[in-house]
Amino acid sequence: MNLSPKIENFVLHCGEMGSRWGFNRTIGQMVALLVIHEQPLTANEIAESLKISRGNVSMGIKELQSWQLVKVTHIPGDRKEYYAPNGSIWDLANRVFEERRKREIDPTLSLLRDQILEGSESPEEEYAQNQIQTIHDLLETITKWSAELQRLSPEQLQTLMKLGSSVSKVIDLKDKLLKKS
Amino acid sequence: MNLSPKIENFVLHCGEMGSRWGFNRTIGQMVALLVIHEQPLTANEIAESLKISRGNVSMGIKELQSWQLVKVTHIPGDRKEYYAPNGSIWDLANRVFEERRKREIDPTLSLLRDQILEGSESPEEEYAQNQIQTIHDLLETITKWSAELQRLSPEQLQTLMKLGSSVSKVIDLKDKLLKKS
DNA sequence: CTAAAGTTTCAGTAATTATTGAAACTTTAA
DNA sequence: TTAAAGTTTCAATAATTACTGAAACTTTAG
Repeated sequence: MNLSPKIENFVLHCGEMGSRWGFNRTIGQMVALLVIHEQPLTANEIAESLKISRGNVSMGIKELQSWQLVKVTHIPGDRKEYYAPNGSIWDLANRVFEERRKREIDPTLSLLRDQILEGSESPEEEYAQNQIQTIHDLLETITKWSAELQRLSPEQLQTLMKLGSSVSKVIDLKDKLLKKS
Repeated sequence: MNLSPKIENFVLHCGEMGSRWGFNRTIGQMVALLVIHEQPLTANEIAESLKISRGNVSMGIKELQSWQLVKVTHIPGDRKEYYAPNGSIWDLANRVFEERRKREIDPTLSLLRDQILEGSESPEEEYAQNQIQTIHDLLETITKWSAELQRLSPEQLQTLMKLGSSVSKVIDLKDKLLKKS
């Protein structure tokens, strides 16, 4: 299994980007490879294509499963496991987004909630307490908004995103709507 | 300069989260410290509070400036530099968001654009080409949407975010609006 | 059963990234 | 000027993270 120059380019690039996307190089390459190939691949094919060890592939698959980005399939009469992306490009992007929210926002939100409950001990901490509240509110808004987006169908999301420069118009519209009702 | 337990907690937490937010521990701690303190701090105070070397602070400040997250101020009659967050919590979050978009999306968008221009060499690459196109379109939509959000005023953004569960209603609304006009 | 095919684990090591601290550089008050 | 105060740089090193490969484990066909 060796890759055409174009596909190799793509895969290597995703490897480099991997760490910025929240995983590591190997895993970035693995997603790219799976996404670009119509047929599911075996762990050995992945190892061979990317020139990495079998053990590394195994760990990568495990990690990708924790992100819900791959699914395992089987071919009748063949006991090997075949791996494929778990859903459309859109689905994958959505899961990465959601998973990152969990890792990057939730823990902080939880700490700040506790700190707010504690209250400020000294008047000197007053400013700090205020800032903490502000950050908390911001993170909570982002969390709610993101949950909202998750609830929309891909089509609705497309619509929303494509709104483009008319977003502000829609906001105005919403204001008017509220006044009427 | 030593920190109250609550503030220390907050600062340490932000340090741990730092790498998930796109920088490293030291820098996470530095932002936290600056945000939580009403008065601007000197590099030495930062080094002392966080128990890190002076050089590390200098590199951190540099990095934070590249993210546009800190500003330098001066106190008359004192030649030291004093550092403070560059804007409100909201402004900072916005800049981090934007900067990350640049680092995590733009390079890939640019590669994919090139690869689409090249076209597919073999019919075997047809599927790959298609996937690349899909990813490209997704990233482009995200980029445009994000530029749109940047253009909104904080107040408009607040409104939009607070729309919450009525987002889908707004989408429906927009559909109706389009049909009428 | 059992042996072959396949998969996972993990200790050891490699690669990467972050940090220190001393030297070099810059600025300014006198 | 110049020396004191302040800042930056960067080579050396520490800390962290990723990867390998051999051994252990699991599954299944015969």
